[in-house]
Amino acid sequence: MNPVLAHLRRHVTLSESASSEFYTLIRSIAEHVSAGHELTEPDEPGKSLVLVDGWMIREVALPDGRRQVTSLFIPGDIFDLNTDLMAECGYSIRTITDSTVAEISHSQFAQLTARYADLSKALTWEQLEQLANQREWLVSLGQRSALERIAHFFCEVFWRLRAVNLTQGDECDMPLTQSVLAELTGMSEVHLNRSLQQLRALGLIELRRHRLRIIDSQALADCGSFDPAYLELHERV
Amino acid sequence: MNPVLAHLRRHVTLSESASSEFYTLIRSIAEHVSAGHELTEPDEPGKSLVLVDGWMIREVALPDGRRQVTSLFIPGDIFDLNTDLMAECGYSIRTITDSTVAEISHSQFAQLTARYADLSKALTWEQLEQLANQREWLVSLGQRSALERIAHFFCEVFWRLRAVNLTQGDECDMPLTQSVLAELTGMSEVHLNRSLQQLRALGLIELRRHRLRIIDSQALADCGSFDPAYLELHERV
DNA sequence: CGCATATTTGAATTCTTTCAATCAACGTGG
DNA sequence: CCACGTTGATTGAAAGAATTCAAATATGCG
Repeated sequence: MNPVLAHLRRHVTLSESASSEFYTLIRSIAEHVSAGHELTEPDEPGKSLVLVDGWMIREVALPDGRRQVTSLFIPGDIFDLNTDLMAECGYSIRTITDSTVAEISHSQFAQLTARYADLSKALTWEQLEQLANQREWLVSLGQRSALERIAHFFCEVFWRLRAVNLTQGDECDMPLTQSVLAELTGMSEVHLNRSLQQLRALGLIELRRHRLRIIDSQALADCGSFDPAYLELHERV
Repeated sequence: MNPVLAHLRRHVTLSESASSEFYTLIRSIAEHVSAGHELTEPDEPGKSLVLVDGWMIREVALPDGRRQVTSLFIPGDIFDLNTDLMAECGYSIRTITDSTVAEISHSQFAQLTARYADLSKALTWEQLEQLANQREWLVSLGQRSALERIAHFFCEVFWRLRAVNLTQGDECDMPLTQSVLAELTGMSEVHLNRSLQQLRALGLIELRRHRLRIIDSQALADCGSFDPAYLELHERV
């Protein structure tokens, strides 16, 4: 199944009609964007996006040039709902790899969710999950050491990729450069490099040519105190 | 005007009927909770809350005891919409001061927003603003130094308090202990203390007896590279 | 007044950044 | 197909930032 629907169906059973109408709309709008391209700039309105294929990031720049990546998006992610209402968004959305993205307006979403309650619910879960994700990221930056942050990050990405069938055994793509990984985990490029080597030396991962292999997933999770609960929200009974 | 309505009206003009019905509901449900009390625990469902009076925080605990405060709530804040759908939330909500809080269920909100489009819109903005806030916090933790983080934090709080008329000239309450401030800004208590002293030595703030005075607001904003844009979202024309 | 909590201090250690340079990988044009 | 240039990855050494531990001081509350 394609990542977008696989993603939405993790929490909610989507009716055939809702799925197909949503997916048909996405496919009709989706456009290709090549790697390293900015879809949104800080002083522009935000865009509600559905990432059909590829990797993208959200990044915020400080006046002195420092930058922090605040979100990573992988195929299937639906994000920035409603942000097209804002006059300026304060961040950039940038493609990491060649990508296929659909931009959907607030009103288009409103029309769909008005007709399909299950889709509406799925989008609500999507938002809850992204909030939980942001929280966990905050905990990483605030409390975890450099090594722990990277370990945690790799666990999270692998887990998310697996949920949309983009892992192969204990491996997955990792198209992020060390420079981006550094901005993501809030550390210098040099220190990131050294921490990566430490993870390798500990026998937890293998990483080369933009390909990640998790050698000891339990040890990696322990290292980053990774608990997938925040990625697997459950409905209250 | 009371903080709840003042807060909602920053972005949207609320009709008299929507305001009064919402506020009457809130008041009828609101309960007093004394300082240092936990409203929500990590393994419980979340609660959608309206903070009528008092200060509260959201905090996440790591298995080894480290804790990160991921949100600060002041009077007027409406937060955790829809989180009552989740079986467990992964964080605690704790009162800092004696507070008055209303817990509103997903369905209660749904009924109100179905009848009042302006209220629905106001809540959407509320969510967008909190997302922007979380992003800015992430940037702080990831990129700013200890001194910058505190400076930025004080700017943010003062700005938010002023929006709901809870500042007096260049002063405001600051009921957070240094221990909480440390968990908030992701640094050790000792280092927080030293950074605070540095801010005082620079002549930027005065802080004693849980009362904050901003002596040089421009310098403080510069120090923390604080740009209030993320707190003052504008509607797209 | 006295206990409990909160703040402040010093000194040593550990973590992280910075700067500057080298090495490796990758794509392009000749 | 290989030289070359560009970008990404790695290394060393030194400086700087932040944490830890342990103790002292101050503050608030009953």
